[in-house]
Amino acid sequence: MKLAYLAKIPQAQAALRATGERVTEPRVAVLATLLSSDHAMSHLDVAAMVAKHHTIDRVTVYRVLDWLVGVSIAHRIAGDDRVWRFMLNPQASAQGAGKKTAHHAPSHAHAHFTCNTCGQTFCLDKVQPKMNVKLPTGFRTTEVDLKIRGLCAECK
Amino acid sequence: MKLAYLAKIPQAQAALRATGERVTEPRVAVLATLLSSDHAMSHLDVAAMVAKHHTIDRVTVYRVLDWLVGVSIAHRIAGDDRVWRFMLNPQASAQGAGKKTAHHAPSHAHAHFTCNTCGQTFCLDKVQPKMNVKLPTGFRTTEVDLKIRGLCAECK
DNA sequence: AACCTTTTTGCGACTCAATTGCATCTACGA
DNA sequence: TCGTAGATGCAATTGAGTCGCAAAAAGGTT
Repeated sequence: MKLAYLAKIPQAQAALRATGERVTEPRVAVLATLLSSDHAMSHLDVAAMVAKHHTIDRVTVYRVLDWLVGVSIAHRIAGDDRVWRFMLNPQASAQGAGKKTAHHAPSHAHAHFTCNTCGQTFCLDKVQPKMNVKLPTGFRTTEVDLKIRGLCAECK
Repeated sequence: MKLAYLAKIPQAQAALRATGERVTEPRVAVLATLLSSDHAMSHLDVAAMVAKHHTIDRVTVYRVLDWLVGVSIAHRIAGDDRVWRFMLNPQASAQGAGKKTAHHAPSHAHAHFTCNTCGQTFCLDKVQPKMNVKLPTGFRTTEVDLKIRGLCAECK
């Protein structure tokens, strides 16, 4: 699954072109890396993967990841180890995602699963939080994040 | 509400004694601080508050906070700014919480609200996530965290 | 195809929360 | 009161992430 990296490059280029922003080598490399992964990746994961095919500065990887979040191609997940992990947005691989507007549609909601043993984080597109939240009066919701911890299928 | 610190000291001492572990000045001070707050506090928040009445090393505050989490008196919340915030567990103030066993009762669930403007994080004891989660087969849940972002009553 | 302007990139230095190692001190049971 | 497991203080370290700035593209224009 990891070795699909090269095959994802054209798809990455197309998605980047669709944003109307500049298509650069670091952006293609980072996006292709995310496209080739089925779980959320830390900056370090991405940088290590990218380093197999390119020579790209750490800082650039940070900046590209942030940029991908900014143009709604990816989103970031706060881990329990104080490390951000990144994952593509559901439709990002298919269509070219939206423009830089981003910043969440009304009540953008996500669910993630993190395995306590192997530490991998997966995105649960299926699960719609949809909880019966009764916030104190005066509170308004803009975003909901559901994080589930436990054991994944492989570690169980 | 902040000034209730001194009044919380006896309660803090009692809760600590109930754990069977050592009752030390730093532990009392940190716990009394958490008892006097209605929202989650970062290490820095706690250290600053504690410093008004004691001279306690930063590292000790870190260690006491971790310890409080370990004995199930408090829990930690990962913030979007890579800073841990700490808050008492629901019943911790009343009874003496459990022994060091901890590590979550079956499917321990929490909900937190973080204000995008003032940055304060509150614990929503009322909200029970209770979502219709359909995990992929083989996955097992041990813990659920719901994080809601938005505007609190004061910032709206 | 060479040119120009705007963005990106690379590099070094830096920030800052959190951790570690170790010597010293102390809570509390004997 | 004493002895010791456990807690604390201090200094140094880690490591993710950020900043400033000069050099290097990207992509539109001529």
